[in-house]
Amino acid sequence: MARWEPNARGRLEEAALDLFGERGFEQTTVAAIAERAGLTERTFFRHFSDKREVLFGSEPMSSAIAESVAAAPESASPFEVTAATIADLAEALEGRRERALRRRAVIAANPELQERELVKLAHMAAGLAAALRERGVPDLAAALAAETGLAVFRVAFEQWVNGPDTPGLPALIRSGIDELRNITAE
Amino acid sequence: MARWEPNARGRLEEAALDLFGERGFEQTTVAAIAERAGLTERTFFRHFSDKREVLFGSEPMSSAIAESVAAAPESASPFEVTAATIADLAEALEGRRERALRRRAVIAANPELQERELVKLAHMAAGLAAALRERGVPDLAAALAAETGLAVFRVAFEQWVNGPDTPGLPALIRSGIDELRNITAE
DNA sequence: CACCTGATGTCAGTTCCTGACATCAACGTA
DNA sequence: TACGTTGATGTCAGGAACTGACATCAGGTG
Repeated sequence: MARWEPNARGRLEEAALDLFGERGFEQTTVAAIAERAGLTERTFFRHFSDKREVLFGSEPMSSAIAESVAAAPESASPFEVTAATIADLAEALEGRRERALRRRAVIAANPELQERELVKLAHMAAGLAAALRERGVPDLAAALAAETGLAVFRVAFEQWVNGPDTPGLPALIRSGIDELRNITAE
Repeated sequence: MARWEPNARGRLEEAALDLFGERGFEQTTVAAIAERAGLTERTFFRHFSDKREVLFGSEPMSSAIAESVAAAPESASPFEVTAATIADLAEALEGRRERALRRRAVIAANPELQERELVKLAHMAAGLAAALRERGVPDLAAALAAETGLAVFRVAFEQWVNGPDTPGLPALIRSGIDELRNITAE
């Protein structure tokens, strides 16, 4: 018989999302999260480096980015690879719209959490740029393609969560890419 | 005779930048900053909402952005306006390269500070997008132009501080814009 | 069976940050 | 001049985030 209930980390994430939704982020103490998960505050900080991280800890985005970039055809231009990659990310999110919205609501209600989300997006951009360089794309082009690609992703994601009935996220990404091409061509 | 030494806020900023440079951000307590400035910890938090903000508190960027956008000719496209605006920002920074580098070094050494910097850049993007909408640019185009414009700014700024002898920031911005046009056209 | 490992608990302490209240020079006004 | 107001600062108490040091003890390993 196991000494402890299994999946402590998952229980902490669950408890945190629930409590943040009920009382808000600031009004929820780490002690309260740990208690609901049947653990102690000290154990919370062994699983997450800080209180915010419990909302961001399990994002497998990085590996997905590397795979998408590697899967793009040899002939694709850097920007085409970028467009295809963020379209793939969108595809992955499309399925879990409900959970994404719930998490989004918590984050939207608190500036500290928005701060952390920006960091995660910046890491995604850095990972994308690195994957592009891996393909032989020069530094400047890789950095610009990655940053602008993530910019399109951010804007499309905003439309997706805000609009009452938007087309799917992948479709929003595609129109964002098109619109960006129009804008920069002027 | 004044009751207190003047410019408490400025003294706090000065003391903080010095101490962060000497010992690092984490090893510097707010109490130590306040003491060097001849004030108390409580007074520090009356001037800055948190410890990080002392490095970001006096950025007059927002108003500069609005002015630049307003100054652009009626005929300019959204992306042209954006390009001109970030070029103006670059112009303003070009003069204070030394201080920008010092501040940059402190920020580069600490993830918490990088987090805050991303927030400031996001606010700049939001302000730029709002100024563009003010001109009648549609929502999506305004958001995309602003986000991609700031992306160019970030990338150029990185080159500027990293490269030992780069051309000026404005020149880097211009080549970034050109490169972006090339990339998206492919 | 003895030993080690690793996830958790316990406890004390530091630092960030906030609320409530006190102080007192400068200033305006009668 | 006297007197009340204002506003920047100080003082104090306390909550919550986070960390380091050490204890515990089921389960695997030799």
